[in-house]
Amino acid sequence: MASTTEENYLKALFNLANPEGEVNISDLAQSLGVSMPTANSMVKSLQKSGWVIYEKYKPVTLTKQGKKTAALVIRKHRLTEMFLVKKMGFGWEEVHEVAEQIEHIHAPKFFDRMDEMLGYPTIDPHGSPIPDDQGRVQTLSHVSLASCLTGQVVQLTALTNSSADFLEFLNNRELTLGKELKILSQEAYDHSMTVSYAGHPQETLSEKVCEKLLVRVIS
Amino acid sequence: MASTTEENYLKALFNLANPEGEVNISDLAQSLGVSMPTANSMVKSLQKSGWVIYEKYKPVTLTKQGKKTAALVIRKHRLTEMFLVKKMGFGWEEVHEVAEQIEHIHAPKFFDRMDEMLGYPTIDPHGSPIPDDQGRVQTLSHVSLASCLTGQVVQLTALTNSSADFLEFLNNRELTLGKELKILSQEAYDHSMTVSYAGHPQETLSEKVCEKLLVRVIS
DNA sequence: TATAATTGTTAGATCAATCTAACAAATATA
DNA sequence: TATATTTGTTAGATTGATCTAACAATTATA
Repeated sequence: MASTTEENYLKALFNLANPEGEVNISDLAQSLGVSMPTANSMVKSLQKSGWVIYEKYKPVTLTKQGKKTAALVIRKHRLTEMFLVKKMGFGWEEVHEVAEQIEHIHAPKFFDRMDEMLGYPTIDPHGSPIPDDQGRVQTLSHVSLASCLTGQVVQLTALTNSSADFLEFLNNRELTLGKELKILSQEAYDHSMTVSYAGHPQETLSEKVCEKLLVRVIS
Repeated sequence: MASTTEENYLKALFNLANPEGEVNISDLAQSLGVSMPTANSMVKSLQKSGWVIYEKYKPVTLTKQGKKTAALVIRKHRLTEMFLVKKMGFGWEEVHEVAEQIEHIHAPKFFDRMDEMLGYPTIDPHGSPIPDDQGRVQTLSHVSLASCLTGQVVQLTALTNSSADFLEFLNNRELTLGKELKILSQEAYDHSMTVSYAGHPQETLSEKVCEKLLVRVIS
């Protein structure tokens, strides 16, 4: 069974993987806030345990088993976030730190009960998919708001970033998941967008923000 | 801030303390499932951090700060047990292992919300007192069933042992907290007791069991 | 009280997870 | 292509938590 530290490495590898499933040691180290030698030696030990495939000077890839284990940790994280929001009255900006801890609890029944009480949700409070109990992850197709065009109507479906600061920013503008936004205009100079939605006839969003908002195009 | 390991040592010291607040190294080691040298060196390090008072060849005592920290971990444990039973449908025999893990989560709001949702309970599912948020513990006065006399009517209020096996034993006899028992007879030879209660006109309980059942004498 | 049993301590090793310093390989750039 | 930059590796140290073996102090018992 993976230690908490190992689980965190697997999770990071899962999240950082490029389309080929590869992760650089330096990105891994940075993402976990450890030095490169630390990441390097941990990767070697993960390899010995069969969680990753690794060769000197090559990027790291998760094995099938590593991917599944990572997905199951992410499942616990996202179920916990949903539980905190839906059943315990937390704001979506408050749940990450707690979920980072609870995701390492070993107690299947605890998470099964959460799942049941939540009605088997498929996405978390930030629109990210919740892997199923076999570690399978559905791929949701959404595009970033930044890539949409003036005149389009879109529905906010997920976020690429769930930092408390960003979520506070969205709270202040009542930008919650499910909201329908109409794109009024785009500024060619800085790529900012002006949108309207229920209760907000005009809000201007910077490029940085638009890139982090994932939407489904309605029309 | 105490590590998970340190918190477990503080908790053990709190629970093992005799009326003078003293604990032997060997009892501590046994209770935590570690060797005596391990407990010994950890006690030295807890002393350096101000959690305990300790002198060579003398028993260990918690400092005021150590006692408070221990009580607050126990608070998290017992609130969690109550939450699992009352809000998540766990049986009282299933909650200990999960609570042993969740008690080490650092997230005040998580436990505050549990407390609120539970209506600020003062005892856990096994009748043990839940320390308040300052680490103060109420002393409940109950006596063991073993010390009661034939003819008395008593109410089951707590247990001195909450092992899953014992709780299963009680489940099988519908012996839940709050139940009123009438002591029908006691066997002089083996100190077993025969009692009656709602739906159970006659149940014989061994001395071992009677000692672990804490009751309030009604008449 | 002398001896045996229990309890506690010291010394030294191990393992996981981390670090810094120094160096080597791969990649980018002039 | 030669050189500089980035990325990755090795070596060696550190810290927390654990162990066993050996020994010492305390307590119980014959």
